[in-house]
Amino acid sequence: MRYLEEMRDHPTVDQIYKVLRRRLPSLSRTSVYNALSTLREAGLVRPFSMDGNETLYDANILDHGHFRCTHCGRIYDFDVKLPEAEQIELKGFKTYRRDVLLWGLCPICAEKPECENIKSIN
Amino acid sequence: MRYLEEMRDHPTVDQIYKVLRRRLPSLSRTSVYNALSTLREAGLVRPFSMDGNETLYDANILDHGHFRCTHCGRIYDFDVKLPEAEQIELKGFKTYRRDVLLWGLCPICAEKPECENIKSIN
DNA sequence: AATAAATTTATAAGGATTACAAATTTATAG
DNA sequence: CTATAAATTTGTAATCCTTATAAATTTATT
Repeated sequence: MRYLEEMRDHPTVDQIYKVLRRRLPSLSRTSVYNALSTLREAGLVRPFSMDGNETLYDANILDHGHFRCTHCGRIYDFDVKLPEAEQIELKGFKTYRRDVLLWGLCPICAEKPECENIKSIN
Repeated sequence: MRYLEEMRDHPTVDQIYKVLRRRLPSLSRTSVYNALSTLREAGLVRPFSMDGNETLYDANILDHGHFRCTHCGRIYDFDVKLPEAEQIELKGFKTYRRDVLLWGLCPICAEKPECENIKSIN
């Protein structure tokens, strides 16, 4: 938790594992999984995935979206104020979790010549 | 593609495989993966994931969000008109893909007595 | 009908996550 | 301080989804 709060990025389990193991050499991957699972259940971290493969963990549990630059891989946070949740709740839906995920080019990569003609990637 | 268009739901690779194999007994899972990959590259299907694990495929490529009922598992489509994409593009970001994902209880399950005190699950 | 090209299949391999029992650490009681 | 119980941590194996790959099959071409 301390690591997540200090870094304020969106690390994978493996990234957390490799960093923490420098100070806790006996640390196992399983312990990282267990700890993150506990923190998730406690509502202290928010997991999400942008590739349907590995899970990213976010210590920022306030409502926000994630933008992933498909060129550099960086993930940017952005504010979200969607009317969708309210709209859908009017119809009898109860929502308690939301992810707004965007993919594209960040301002830095959008300027790069090699990204000129990238229109869409899936 | 025909299957996806006729069903209009959000099947997993395995669901597609199992249904199609009834008519094409020699069909392999790999072929389903290959076909979906080709369709995705052609922009005819939209993959997404709500559990960070298996990928769901959607023949509806128009902009919309997905609501997943965590009790019955059903996935509902809903309209999305977010200002986020425009906001973020003003800052120099170029977006070409977006997922808006909601989790909660659908109207049917929200009424069920066993769902009374479900406030949040992760 | 023979050969080349493309597609499909089956199997293995990869990577993230979970299951689980053994080992270790921490807490409790005498 | 020990001895014992409880809890945590570790390491390994198992699981699940997906991708890699080469053989087999099908389709196209000559």
